[in-house]
Amino acid sequence: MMIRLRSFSTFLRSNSDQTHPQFEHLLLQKSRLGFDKLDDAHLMFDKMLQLQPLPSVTEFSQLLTSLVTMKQYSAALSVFRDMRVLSIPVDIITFSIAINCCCRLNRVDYAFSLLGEIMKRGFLPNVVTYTTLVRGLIIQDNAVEAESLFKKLVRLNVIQPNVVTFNTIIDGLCKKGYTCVAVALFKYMQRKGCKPDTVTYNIVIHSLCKDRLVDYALGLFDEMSESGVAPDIRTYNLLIQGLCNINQWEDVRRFLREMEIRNFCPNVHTFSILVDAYGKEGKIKDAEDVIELMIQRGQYPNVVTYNSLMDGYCLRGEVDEAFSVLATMTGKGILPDIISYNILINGFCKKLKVDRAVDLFQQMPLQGLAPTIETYCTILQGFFHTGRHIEAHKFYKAMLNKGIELDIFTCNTMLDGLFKNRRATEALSFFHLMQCNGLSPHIHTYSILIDGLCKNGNLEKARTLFQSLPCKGLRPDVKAYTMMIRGLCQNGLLFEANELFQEMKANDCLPDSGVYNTLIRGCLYHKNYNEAVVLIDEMRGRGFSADVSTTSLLLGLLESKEQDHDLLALCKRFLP
DNA sequence: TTAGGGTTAG
Repeated sequence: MMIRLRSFSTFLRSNSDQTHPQFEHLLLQKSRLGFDKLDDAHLMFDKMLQLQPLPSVTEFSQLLTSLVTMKQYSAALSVFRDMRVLSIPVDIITFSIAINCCCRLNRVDYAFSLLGEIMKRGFLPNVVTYTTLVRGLIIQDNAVEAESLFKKLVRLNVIQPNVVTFNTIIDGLCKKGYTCVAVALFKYMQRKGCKPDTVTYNIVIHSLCKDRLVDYALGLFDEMSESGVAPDIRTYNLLIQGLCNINQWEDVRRFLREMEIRNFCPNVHTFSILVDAYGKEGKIKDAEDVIELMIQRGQYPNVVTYNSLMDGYCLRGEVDEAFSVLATMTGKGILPDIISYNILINGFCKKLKVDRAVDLFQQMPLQGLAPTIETYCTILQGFFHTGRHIEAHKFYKAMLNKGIELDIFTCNTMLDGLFKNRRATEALSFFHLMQCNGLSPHIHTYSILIDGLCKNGNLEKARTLFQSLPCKGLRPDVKAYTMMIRGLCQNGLLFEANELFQEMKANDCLPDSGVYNTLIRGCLYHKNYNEAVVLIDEMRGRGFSADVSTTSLLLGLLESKEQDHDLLALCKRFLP
C-alpha cells in the first residue's frame, strides 16, 4: 500500500503512536535529500526522543545521514554526542558516520579516537569505516600515512578493499596531484582482480586531463569499452574539457557528436565547459552563442556558466562588459558567488584599476560573501603591479588579522611583488619568515627568488641557490631554468647560459617559447648574431616564434647605425 | 541506515 507522506510540520504535531509508517518514510527521504533547515533536523531529533517505543538505531543513523547530506558535520557530531549521553544504542554504522564527519571537519585525530572506542566497545570496524579513515588522512595531506594504513589493512587481511575503497584512495591521490601514484594504484587494483567501474575511470581520466595527458586519458576511454564499463555523461564532459584545454577542437566536436548518438544530452556542465574554453581562447562571441544555444535546448546557465563568461571578458580586458554580465545573471535570479567577485576583482586589477577592485572587495560582505585567500592575493598583486607596496603591506596585515591562512601561492605573490618593487631585503626576510611558518617553498618560489636576486645584482647567490635545488628535492622546471639563464645573459655570461640550456634539455626539461626568446635576446644584446641564428632555427623547428620583446629588440638593432652583415642575415631569417 | 567521480577565480 502506498503511504502518503504528510508534511514535516504535520508530522511533528501528530501523536506518536499514529506516526510510525510515515515517520520511517520521512526519515528515509530526508536522509537522501536533507532537511530544508537545520532546525527541522533538530526538531526531528527531539520528536524521536519522545517516541514510544524509541526509534531504532537505523532511524537515528538516518537522521545523522540527513545532516551529512546537508554538509552539517558539526551538527551531526553534536547529535551523535547527545545520543551517547542519553544512552541511545549505537552501532558500527553510527560510529562510521561520526568518523566521516570528523574527517570532513579535518579532525582525523578525533576520527581515530572514535576508532579506538569502537574496538573498546567490541564493535568490528568494517571496510567502510577504514575507507573513511584512509580518505580522512589523504584530505589532511597525510598521503604517506594513508598509504601505509591501507597496505597494513590489506596485508593483515583486516579488510578486503572493494572498488569504493580503491576509488576513494585513487581520487584522494589525484586531488593532491599524485597522478602517477594514482595510476599505479589503478593498475594494482586491476591486477588484484578488483574491476574498476565508471567512477574509477572518471577519476583517473579527470586527473590525466588536468595534467594535459589527454592521449593517455583517451586510451583509458577505449579501455572502458573493451572491458565493458559504460562511460557516462561525466566521462564525456571530462574528455571534452581535456580536449578543449589542448585546443583539439575537431576532437571536441567529434565527442559532442558521439555523445548525442549515444543519447547523452549535453548538460549545464558540458555547456559551461565550452563557454569557459571559448572564453579562454578569447572567442567571446562563440561563448555567448553557446549560452544562447543551451537556453534553446532547455539547459539553463548557472553561476558557473556566467562566471566563465565574465572571466572570458576579463581576459580580453573588457571588464565593463564582464560587469554587465553580473547584472544580467542577477536579473535572472542567479546570485553571484565568491568566484564571480574574484573574477571581477582580478579583471580590474589586471587593468590596473585597483581602487575599483577594492570597491568590489568592500561590497562583498554586504552581499553576504566573505573574501577568500584568492581575493586577498589578487588585490595584493594589483597593489604591487601598480607600485603601491605600502598599501600591499597594510592589506597583507589586514588579511592575517582576519585569520586568513597563508598559502604558498600568496607567499609567491608577496615575494615577487617585493622584488619587483625593489624591496629585495624585505623579500628575503619574507622568504625566511614563510619557512619559519612551516610553508615549504615550491619550485616557483625559487624561480621568483632567483629572478629577484639576479635583478638585484646578486648573481652569485642566485647561482648557488639554483645549484642547491636538487639537494632540496626539487627539480628545476623550465621557468627556473629561464630565470637563471636570463640572469647569466644579463651578466654577459653567454657561454654559461648556453651550457645551462643544454643541461636543461639533457635533463628532459622541454624548452618553451620563453626560454628560447630569453636566450636569443641575450645573444642579440651581446652581438653574438651567429649563435642567435642557430637558436632561431632551432626554436622555429619546435614551432615557436619570436615574441614581442625579441622582435622589438631586433627592430631596434636594425634602426641603429651599427648594422653589420651577420645582423642583416639574421633579420632576413626573421622577416623574409 | 555508513565510504567514491564532472564545470568557474589568485
